[in-house]
Amino acid sequence: MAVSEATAKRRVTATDVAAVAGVSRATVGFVLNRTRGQTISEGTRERVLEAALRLGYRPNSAAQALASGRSRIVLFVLPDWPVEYSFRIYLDEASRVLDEAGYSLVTYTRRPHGETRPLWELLTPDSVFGFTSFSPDEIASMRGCGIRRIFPDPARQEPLDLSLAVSAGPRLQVEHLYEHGRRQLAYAAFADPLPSSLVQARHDAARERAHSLDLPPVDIRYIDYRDGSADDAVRAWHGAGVTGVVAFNDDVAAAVVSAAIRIGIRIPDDLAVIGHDDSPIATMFVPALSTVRFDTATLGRGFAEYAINQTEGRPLPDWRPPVSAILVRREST
Amino acid sequence: MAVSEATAKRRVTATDVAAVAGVSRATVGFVLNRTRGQTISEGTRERVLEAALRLGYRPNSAAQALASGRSRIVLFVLPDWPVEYSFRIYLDEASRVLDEAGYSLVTYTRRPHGETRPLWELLTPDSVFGFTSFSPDEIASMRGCGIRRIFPDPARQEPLDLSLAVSAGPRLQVEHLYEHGRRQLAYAAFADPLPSSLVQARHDAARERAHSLDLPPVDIRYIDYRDGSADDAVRAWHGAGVTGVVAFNDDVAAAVVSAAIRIGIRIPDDLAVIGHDDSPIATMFVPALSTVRFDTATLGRGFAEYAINQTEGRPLPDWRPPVSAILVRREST
DNA sequence: CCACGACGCTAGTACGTGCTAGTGGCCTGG
DNA sequence: CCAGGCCACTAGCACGTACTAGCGTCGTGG
Repeated sequence: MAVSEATAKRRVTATDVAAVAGVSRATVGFVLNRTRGQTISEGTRERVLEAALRLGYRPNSAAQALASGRSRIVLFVLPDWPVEYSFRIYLDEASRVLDEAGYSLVTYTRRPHGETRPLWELLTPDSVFGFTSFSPDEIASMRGCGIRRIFPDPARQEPLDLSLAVSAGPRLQVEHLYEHGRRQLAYAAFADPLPSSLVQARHDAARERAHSLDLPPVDIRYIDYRDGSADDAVRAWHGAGVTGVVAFNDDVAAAVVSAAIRIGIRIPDDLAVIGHDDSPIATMFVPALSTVRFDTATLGRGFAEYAINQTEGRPLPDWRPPVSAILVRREST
Repeated sequence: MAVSEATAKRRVTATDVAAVAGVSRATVGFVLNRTRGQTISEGTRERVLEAALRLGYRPNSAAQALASGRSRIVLFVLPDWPVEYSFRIYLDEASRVLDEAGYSLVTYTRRPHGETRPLWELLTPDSVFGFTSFSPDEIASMRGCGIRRIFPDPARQEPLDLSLAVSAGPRLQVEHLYEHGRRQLAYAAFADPLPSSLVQARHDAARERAHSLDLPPVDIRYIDYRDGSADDAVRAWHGAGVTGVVAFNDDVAAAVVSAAIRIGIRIPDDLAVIGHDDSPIATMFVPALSTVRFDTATLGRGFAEYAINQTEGRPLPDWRPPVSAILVRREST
């Protein structure tokens, strides 16, 4: 019921609280921050808390950040390709867990040729996490801002953050098509947002799994749902004897299935297509899309725990994301 | 080519730059901030800039915010329902324009029962924009943080920010179905993310347009693509003689069309369905979905300009968002 | 020759909080 | 009765930048 003293135009500071409570400013800080190793009598504590509540005191976060050197902000730099359905759940859950630990997760989409300083210079986050690795310039910029905790660690060679499972999905996709007797497979991705390292990583995983199953190479084709490239791709696959398509995500799968239907290629008899993520569209599509689902909420929680430990300087040595890919069988395979 | 002096562990401050350039700290500030009304000789200016560049100086944003009282951050509070495809384009464009004006747009999804302080307390943004109106508690919290510029203005009665066109889409949807001879219309929305005020606003707009065309009332039904509620809705509509469905967005339209196909109701002969947003799924779906498109990029730019003017304290008196809804005719109508 | 203004720069304070060093008072053990 | 320690609290510095007041110098007009 913070009854703010809206009469005063100046914002309420700890000094105001101290004056009202009849103590020094330091005491106010001790009480409100529950400073360990500092004993405060019950009476004083209550007077301070009461005064703070009555005045509607909110600490100035800029001053806190300046004085303490910590901002309690965790920055997550997103890739510039669109965030998928499942990734949003991932982020939501990660944000929730970080919130419980007293951190705020701020997401940031890189702006290649921005005028302003990148967001990490503006927020001075305690740590920065990236879905993909950072460029040397970006690393230098972060270091210059005093940001020490950067992940993926620029010192190591980790092109993609492990906190999102990459290979489990594609492996399962390939295995599923294999079990349905499909031997000639192809990989499909969108061309529009420039193919990212995630596309490459998933394709690599699919290719490797196919190789280990003694299947012929799984080539990748980039399609655009707006022009006729999906039609071209489906025709080319059909001509080359491809009977199974591994799609980067459900949207790509939908574009492939859609093109096949219009051309007259039967799904799944002539061509089996499997998506990735189990987004809403997979259920709604006609035919419904077989896909691979992740427990993204769990993954997000895993990332958050990882992030908290890293941010607080006690990294878990052998941390692995809790991976669990589940096959969702529907009509497209 | 900021060659940072990585040898020093301490972060580079303006004092370091001043020492290297052989001037006072104040002069460094004048040069780097291009302070108006302060003349600096060309030689000094160059020495300072050179020193700053060589040391890799990055101003401490927390200290800047503390000293200046401004953070150059614009916070956009998003509703807790998922951000749609078109809205992402809107945000991207808004972010770009704000960036050019030297502001960073940070988006924030409200966390109803969060442990940490809301993001506006952590960032002390120069202004906060909300898609929906704020609760009195939130307003109090923002005011307590010294945030003066809050939109929608709590003083006025604007439930929904005008910067995103609300009524033009639904009106066009209804008109389109009307032109195709559909007289008994229904409105469809998802039940899952709790129906928001945006759902209500669009439904209201559709209902009003139908009323002005002398059509019977347009009732709303909430469906879930995961259970059988879409089937139930389609059956109920069919029984009630509904021949046209106005969908909240393309996803909802897809769910309706999907249910209709599975039941055996012909699209568009028995039931015409029109979506909203022209998201990728509308093209890919079979049948392709008729929909309504917005020039969301222009709207985003409009919002950004509005936000910049408001933030810098020169509000445009009669500002209106640049609305332009376009009908996209496809197979579902 | 001097008053005066403009130029170019510096010293120093304010911003609000975290936190260390220190300071009385009280209690206890010898 | 006193030394010593703990309790409860305060004074004051540090954080790094923005910005005002002021100061010396130089040129110029009277």
